[in-house]
Amino acid sequence: MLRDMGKKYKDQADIFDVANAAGVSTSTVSRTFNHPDLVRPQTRKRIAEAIKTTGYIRNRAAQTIHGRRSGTVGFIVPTIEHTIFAELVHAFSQTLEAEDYSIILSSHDYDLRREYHLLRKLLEHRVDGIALIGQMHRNETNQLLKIQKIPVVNIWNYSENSYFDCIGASNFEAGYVACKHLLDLGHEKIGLVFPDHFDNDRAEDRLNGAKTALAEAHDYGSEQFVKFSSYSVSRAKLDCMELLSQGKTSALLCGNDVIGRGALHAARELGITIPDEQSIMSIGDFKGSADFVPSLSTVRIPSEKIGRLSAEVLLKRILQPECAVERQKISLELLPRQSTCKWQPAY
Amino acid sequence: MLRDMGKKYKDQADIFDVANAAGVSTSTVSRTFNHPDLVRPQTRKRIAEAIKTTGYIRNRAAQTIHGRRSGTVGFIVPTIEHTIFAELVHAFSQTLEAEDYSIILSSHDYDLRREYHLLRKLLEHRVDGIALIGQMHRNETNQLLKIQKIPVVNIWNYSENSYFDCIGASNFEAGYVACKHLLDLGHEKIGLVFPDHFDNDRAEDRLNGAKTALAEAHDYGSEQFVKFSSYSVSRAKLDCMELLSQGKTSALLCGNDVIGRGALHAARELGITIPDEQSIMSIGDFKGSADFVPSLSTVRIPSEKIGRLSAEVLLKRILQPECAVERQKISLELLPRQSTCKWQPAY
DNA sequence: AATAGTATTGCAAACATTTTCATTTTTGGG
DNA sequence: CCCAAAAATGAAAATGTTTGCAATACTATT
Repeated sequence: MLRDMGKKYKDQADIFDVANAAGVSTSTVSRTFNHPDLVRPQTRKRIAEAIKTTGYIRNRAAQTIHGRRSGTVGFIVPTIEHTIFAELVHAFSQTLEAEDYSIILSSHDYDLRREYHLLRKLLEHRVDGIALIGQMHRNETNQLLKIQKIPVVNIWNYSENSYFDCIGASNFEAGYVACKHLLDLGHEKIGLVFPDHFDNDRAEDRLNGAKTALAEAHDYGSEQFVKFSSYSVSRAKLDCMELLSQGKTSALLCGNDVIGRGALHAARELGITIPDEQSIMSIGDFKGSADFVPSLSTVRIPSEKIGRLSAEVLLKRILQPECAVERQKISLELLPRQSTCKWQPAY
Repeated sequence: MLRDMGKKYKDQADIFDVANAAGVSTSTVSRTFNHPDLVRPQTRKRIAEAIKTTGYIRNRAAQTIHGRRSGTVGFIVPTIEHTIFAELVHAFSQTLEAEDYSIILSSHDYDLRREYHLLRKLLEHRVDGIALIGQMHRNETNQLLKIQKIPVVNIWNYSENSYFDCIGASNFEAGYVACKHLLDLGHEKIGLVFPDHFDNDRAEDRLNGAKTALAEAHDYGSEQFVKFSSYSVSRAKLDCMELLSQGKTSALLCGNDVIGRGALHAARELGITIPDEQSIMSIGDFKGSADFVPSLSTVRIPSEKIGRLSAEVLLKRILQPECAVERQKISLELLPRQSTCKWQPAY
């Protein structure tokens, strides 16, 4: 049935225009997009031409309104400004873009109240799924997610009893392993330089892991010096210079690679030789940390892998909302490099 | 008018439910969202309560379908994996999120055909505006943007005759200034290490700027050694090591700070003293470059400022589509730091 | 050539809002 | 307390798709 011709001038072609041009009904046009196998190849081709000549661009909003998938996924991160999440977001996006999803990315700058508001905005857009960083969220956030019954994947921090799907490493373990590495090398006086963010369970877990390792070794006289810093090479460098120049430590354990880099710069600035005079240990293994001279010893948390897997898990849940909760604990890798070595006390 | 009660069970509250609960019509509820000044404060309050009790989340898709703003903005970047655009994206997002927009972020990995497809997908979502990096796009991309008459801002590369709004620096100038700095210091044999991406007018302009500076100095016997590298510290380090160990140059000019960092590591690895034996000059001034020891001399391109201004300009065009094309040339800043110094030939 | 079965297509009713226009309510001045 | 003007609200049409169901067009048997 041809459409009513009396309507006012339109600037944008719609599905009727395409149907007209191809001599079919709108249903058939719609089906070429959503169930191409139900349309005769010949017809499909005619429609494809009609789309070209009319310059039609389908309207996802009209599709979304129907309760069908919107083709978008929301991803809320603390920040994209820093390397740490950039790699993760990249891998996540690539995987989902390959499946024709678009990513709505928002960042809350480590403010969990903002996280809640961002979530609401994503829900207004009727995203097909949500990805969140970490297991720590406001109550209202978790409530909202549960009530909405929307597919959710919890990224970065593994938890064996998470309510939602969850892909990540144990940050506690990361802290533990990193610290253990220093202890095994014979270090006893260790400076802990960690981010001071509240609203950040990853850093907290790492610090607890490190402290646990230290506590276990306490009998052997290990000592800790905690210094809080921030997620910025400059600040970390200053804070590490302060700590290093006190001369109480033989090794620094840094909460992440950004701080680790700051520590390397700090030592260099002070003329302290790494690793002979001080060892520097870190957590993360961001791109480039291996290329420093000396290269940065660290515990690798494979962000690309986590990003890719998270996307795959979220995708699966979007397609099968009722399948069992999926949790994957991504394994860590201790990477001893040039910035750490055995501690030989100066007699 | 109360809604028909015979309808089937609904899981999600809609605007009717809110209207019912507040004892008003849907029109009034809709207006509280879109034109709050047209609704009596008292009524508004009642509706706000109804929204809370019903747990209503408005459906932007239904709003979008009406041709009103979708509340989303599309941002297409080459990549988010690297620092360079992370800072930019951050500033851009923050500015627009403050105005209640959501950002759909896509990356094409320096493939302009993919850029075109991503653009189409963004248009399917009826984004209110589009941000693109660089002035170099496929013909079909530019055509589509013009036909759609959608607000567009062209970020990062300034051009005085751009068709769309444009906020950025002159990358030609950046290359020129950086190279001139080395020439002014007396360097004559300069290694140029630049990314080898095609589909990247920023790097190309920078290289041309550098070459122009060199050509102007040609009478004084300046010589250039071009080496193409990639946007990765590791690769850049290897490439720089190769170039440096040939011993033909007294200075390296790096196409961006990532390559500059690779160069610093390379020199350290080879035991080459910076800046005494070789100067390293770069372009970009990413976060952290100042903290290296020696700190990296570079030409600052203020990415946060560019991100913020781009967002503001795009916002303005969304609200006033017909206003005059806005172009802003963001000024550069030469930052001589520790990695460059006067060249004294060894007699 | 008739039949049953399958593959394609069309009709029309959703979907959840926004907005124009008309109607009702409120306000302020006399 | 009345009236005109202004403010607030409602009814209903419109927005661009998708999809269940029904109708039609093919195909391969007999």
